[in-house]
Amino acid sequence: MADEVGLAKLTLAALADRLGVRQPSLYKHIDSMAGLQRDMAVHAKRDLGGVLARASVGRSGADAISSMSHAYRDWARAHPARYEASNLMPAPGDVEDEAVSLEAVQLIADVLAAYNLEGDDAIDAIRAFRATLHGFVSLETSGSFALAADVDRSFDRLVRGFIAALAQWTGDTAAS
Amino acid sequence: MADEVGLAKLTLAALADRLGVRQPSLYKHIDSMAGLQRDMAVHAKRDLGGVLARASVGRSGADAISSMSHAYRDWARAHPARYEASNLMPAPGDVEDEAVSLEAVQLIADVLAAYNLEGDDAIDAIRAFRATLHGFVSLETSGSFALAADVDRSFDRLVRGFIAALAQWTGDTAAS
DNA sequence: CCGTTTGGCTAATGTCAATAGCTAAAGCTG
DNA sequence: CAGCTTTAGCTATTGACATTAGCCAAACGG
Repeated sequence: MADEVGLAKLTLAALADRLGVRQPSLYKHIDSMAGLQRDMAVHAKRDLGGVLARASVGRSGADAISSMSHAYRDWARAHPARYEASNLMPAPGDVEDEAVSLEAVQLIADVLAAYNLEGDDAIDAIRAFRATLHGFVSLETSGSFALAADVDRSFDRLVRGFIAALAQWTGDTAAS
Repeated sequence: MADEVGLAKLTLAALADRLGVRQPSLYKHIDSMAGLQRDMAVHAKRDLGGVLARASVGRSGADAISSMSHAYRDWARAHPARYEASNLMPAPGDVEDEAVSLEAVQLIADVLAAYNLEGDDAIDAIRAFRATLHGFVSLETSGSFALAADVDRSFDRLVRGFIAALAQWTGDTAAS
């Protein structure tokens, strides 16, 4: 239900209303507002992780990257509030949240593995991939792409551009 | 002062406290919470716009892109709450906000002009550039880059990658 | 010097998260 | 089956916050 109103506007009062229940009753099921958001975050990360895993199965290299990218964007657009929640950082010491967060990053690492990047090169590539996807999706869902131009096409172009950049990742540093 | 506590936690009560004033007194200077955030957004966009303009003056091509990118990230890290505010969309009909938002995008368009992109190609590139910068900065400031690897280096690598992608922007679509 | 603007104030309201303490039904357990 | 326990709801209350109404005094301009 959260996706309908936006994560920020998901109020316990409204939620209780929707469930036909008084709002203190919710505390029999959740810990606090923060706890609810954490739970949503864990759920969302697991869900997104599953989608990404499914998108990359049986593919590799540029094909896998492209497929995963589109799956990422599609999922985010279908569930904007869940997407927001999926970007919340785990609280330090929250083992479950940390684990599921790590899994998602691991999926990205796996899909980039075909490029044989080592050590920091690999980390740079993972960060770049995450930044590319998150940046686009975040701007898109916040309505920052005002112009009429086709957004699907822009995203496709961006993904292709990232793949092209990846191909010459190693040694990039030297070539100023 | 907002950068100290984070945009979300900037409460009118706390603000009044900091100013040594009772909180209803604030309404003599602002319209509402939403109005305050709008004002901060306009301010932030103007400020960021100025920084970006200064970073690109006298440069062109890859040099200008790199300089602007680093200025963008530096500014965002120095003023995290202002950065958040700068990403708020203008309300429809808010002429001033719309104008200053457009100016910032225009700066990016100008710096990409050296690549002679036309029409939708240019729009795609602008969107890609914004996504790249925002994605990285947003993940970084939210603490999503947990690993020890040098973040400066990752950003540099990302910017180089974007520039490389730009160089082969046109015709990208054809080459699957 | 007087009216007006400016910028503060108290008092009050409404929304929300959160806590305490009560109660009835459901589910076990011997 | 009888009795204890867990579960899941409830009312009442508190405290933080945004917001509005209405009051007042100092500063300011003709």
